[in-house]
Parts: sequence; C-alpha cells; structure tokens
Amino acid sequence: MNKHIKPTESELEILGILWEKGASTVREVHEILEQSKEAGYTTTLKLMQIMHEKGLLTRDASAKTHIYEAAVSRENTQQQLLNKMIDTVYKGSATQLVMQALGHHRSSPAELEQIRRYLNEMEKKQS
Amino acid sequence: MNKHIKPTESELEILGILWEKGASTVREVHEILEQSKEAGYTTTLKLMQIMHEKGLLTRDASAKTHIYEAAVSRENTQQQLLNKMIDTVYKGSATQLVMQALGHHRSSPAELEQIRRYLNEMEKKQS
DNA sequence: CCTGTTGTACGAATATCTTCGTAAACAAAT
DNA sequence: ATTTGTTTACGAAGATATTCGTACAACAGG
Repeated sequence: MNKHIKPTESELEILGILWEKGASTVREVHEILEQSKEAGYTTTLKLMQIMHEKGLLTRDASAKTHIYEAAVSRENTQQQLLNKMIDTVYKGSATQLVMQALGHHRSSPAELEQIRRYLNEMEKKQS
Repeated sequence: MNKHIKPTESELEILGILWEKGASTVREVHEILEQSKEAGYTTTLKLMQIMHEKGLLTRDASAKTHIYEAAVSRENTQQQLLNKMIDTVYKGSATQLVMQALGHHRSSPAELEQIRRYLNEMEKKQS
C-alpha cells in the first residue's frame, strides 16, 4: 500500500514542522518556517494548499482557520528517501551509507552504545 | 573549498553512471540510462551538456565524439546529500538514520562486523 | 562525390516548483 | 455600520528542470 511519495525540498520543510508540532494552522507553520527561511505568508499558504491537493496533508476546514496535518508518516517518508539515496548514490550499499554517517557526524557514547545494541539484535535474528 | 553541489534527480542518475564507468561518451551513458528509464538520446545529450555548463562534468572535446567525466567526487556528493537528509528528515540525528538503514537493508554478517569494528574505532578516538 | 550514420548544437515546448499580488470572506473592534 | 486585521482563494509571473525536434558537421563506405 505504500504510495509513491516525492515531496519537494520546500514541502519537506513543511512536513518536518508538522511532524514535530502535529496539526497546525498555516500561520503557525509559517512562523516557524520564517526563522530559517525568507518567505511570504501566502507562499506558505499556497504550498500547503498544493500539498493538500497532492494528498501530502489532510485539512480540517470546518472552522474559518483551517487546520493542516501531515498525511504521510515520517517513517514512511524517511524510508522512501533513504532507499532512493542508497540506490542512486551508494551503489545500493547501506553499509557504506552507515559508515559515512557515523564518520562525519559526531555521536555521543550513549548513541554509539545504542547502535551497538542494535547490531547485536540484528545478528541474533540472522541465524 | 567545498562547492555547493545540488544535482537534480536526473543529473544524479548520470553522475552515478559516470562514477561507475569512469569517462564515457554520451551514447554509453545513454545506453545504460535507457535500461532503467525511458528517454531519447538528445535528452541525455542535453542533460550532460547542461551538467558540463554547471561544472558537474568535465569534457574532452578534442575528438568528434566528446568524452565526459564526473567533475565532482562521489564522496563529496554523498556527504552533501547525507547532511541535508539528516538535517531535514531525521531532525539532525545521524543515529536514527543509521538505525533505520540497518533495519531495512539486510546486511551480511561480514558487513555487520565491519560496522562493529568501525564503532570501536570511533569510541577509541572519543577519549 | 554521394549517401547514410553518428554526433553535437540550438532552440523551443512542456512540465513542475516557487513566489507573491490581489480579491473576497469573515470576524472583531470601534 | 464602517473599519481593521486575519484568513483563504485564485491566478499569474518567474525560475528551473525535462524533453525532444531540427539542423548542421564529420566521417565512413561505396
């Protein structure tokens, strides 16, 4: 049942905000967006309307001020983008991606430990 | 001196082919591209010409048939895309990306071992 | 030399994304 | 009731990406 999700860069930013905040109005999203980006209010509005048309967002239009919510899950979207990336840029090798990610992004000892435990789990299941 | 590389989806496909094959003609690239995608020859040509203008490819035009080569390294490009992805889709957590990559892409025991060794290295350096 | 093949160059049509101006609907305040 | 502010709707302009038709140059075989 997995849909072919392909959000653009701008759409991804909006999705990120909605995943964090949950259901929100255009203004709420716009105010967060403004902190990292220059954009007019109607631009954000239009984007979110289009995302709604595409099925990326749901909206509750019962009140005057509409409430939008992400219609695609963060996990699903992450997976889609990850797969494509591994495929086109890492020759299909997830291992390479993992090592590069570990190499360039400082992880805390606790995180490293978390990953180690995860690796152990993986190996148990492999039998 | 890292340039701001931002290849489009189509450009990425072509880069992937050139990284694998090394320097190639348009026809060679096109023939590989055709296996996974519907496209005319002149479309591929135009794309590669534009990529050359953008500085994504170098070309040797001394012979009638031009030879193109990737002008950006796979590693550099991977890093750029990885950074952006961790940032926008994984809330900045490389750890989460790593675990999702491990979870959904079966890795061989040898690969898991490789990652484990890499983790050990990381922890030593952290002292 | 003519002809068919292969290649590049150019330009244009199409699609998609991004941005925002303007208008209309609505509510709250004066 | 008029004004003011907030919101959605609409449409269009600008930017970028994608696709390909057509023309022209180089070359190979006859």
